[in-house]
Amino acid sequence: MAAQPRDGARSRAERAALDLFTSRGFEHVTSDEVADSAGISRRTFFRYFATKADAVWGDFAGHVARLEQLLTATGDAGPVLATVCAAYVEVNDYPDAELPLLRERMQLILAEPALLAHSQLRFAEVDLVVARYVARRTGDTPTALVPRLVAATTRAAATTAFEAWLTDARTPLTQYLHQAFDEMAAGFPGLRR
Amino acid sequence: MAAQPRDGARSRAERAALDLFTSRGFEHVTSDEVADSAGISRRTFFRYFATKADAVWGDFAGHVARLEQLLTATGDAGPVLATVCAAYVEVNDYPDAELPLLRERMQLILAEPALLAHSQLRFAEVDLVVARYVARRTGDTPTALVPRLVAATTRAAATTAFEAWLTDARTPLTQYLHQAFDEMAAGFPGLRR
DNA sequence: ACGGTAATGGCACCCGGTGCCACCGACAAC
DNA sequence: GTTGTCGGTGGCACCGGGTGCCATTACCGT
Repeated sequence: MAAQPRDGARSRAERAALDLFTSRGFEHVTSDEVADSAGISRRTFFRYFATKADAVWGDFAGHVARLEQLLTATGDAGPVLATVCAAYVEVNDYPDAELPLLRERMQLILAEPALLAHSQLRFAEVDLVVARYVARRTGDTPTALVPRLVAATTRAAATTAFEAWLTDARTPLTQYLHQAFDEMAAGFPGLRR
Repeated sequence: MAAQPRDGARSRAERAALDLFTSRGFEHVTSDEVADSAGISRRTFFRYFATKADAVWGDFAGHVARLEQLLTATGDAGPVLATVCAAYVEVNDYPDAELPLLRERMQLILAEPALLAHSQLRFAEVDLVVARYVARRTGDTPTALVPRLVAATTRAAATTAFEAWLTDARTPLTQYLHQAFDEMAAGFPGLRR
């Protein structure tokens, strides 16, 4: 049993990382401990994950790919901003069974300083996808102000929705997302005064 | 001559860091090199700056403090969102003489992955200040959705304005900031289609 | 059984960051 | 001037994340 990432070694490492980071804090757990706990060597751990921080992200690349697919699939129908927001909502509409895992991940990512810093690099991938879509719709370059602006602000709104969901999970995540996007798209109507 | 951060050692270190990082890339410069170049020891470098990344931020804490002062000074006059945006514009209205330095800093921070990641931690200080102000105006807690949302999105817009300014400095920074905030506050009117 | 291929793990190394301590220059008291 | 204190300094050893290199191991097709 070699030639493929052996057994469930990779997922064992992800679980071990999540558990250890959650219980003792990201900084107070060494990569050795995670590796040991997953039954692999430190060297192998760093072949699965580019950095210690990457061990908490699961299949984030797939997540981004799904978002991109959603956006390209909609073609040029409907308003641009609403399409982006809808895609965000849909790609984050997790089945109930996955919610605890999602909570654990996001709690770590948004509450642990080192992971929050690292998140910027992963979220930049999302921004790029969104900016490219907006640019395609508006005829701008992806580096023009509006495409970048839409990418940055919608992502900020989505992240904020996650934060709100983490502090109070009685309301479903998608509802927080809708609320955040609606506020933003309407130009924060409650703050006109 | 000791008892104060000796001579201009700290500012020499900042200059050395900026120069070296810009010319050779953040990751390819060791903290030893920066320290040597500033005529101090590595140990002393890390007493001036908590991390290698902090050496590029200048007096960012003062920057945040000025933003906070601006916000508390305005009292409860004028619409909330507009006040936040105006404060952002004003605090980033640098005299011409400082623009080259600002460019160098922001270019590094936004283009070097390690520095971009680190920036999240510094920008979180800004978000906190803004969220507190909005919360005070709306009667919410600073961790409620709307205060956090305003903080996150305005900061995202400001960062985007900086990016645009970096790619084309023919237009002044404040104008990019206005443009970004206006787009956002109006709910991206150009993207309704 | 055999050779190729790929995952693995050990090792040495680099670098960022820290705790500890010895040193030294400034200054005050006497 | 001597003494003592104080604070910035720098050397040193150490830890932990991350990497290059290489030998080993396990699977696979033939």
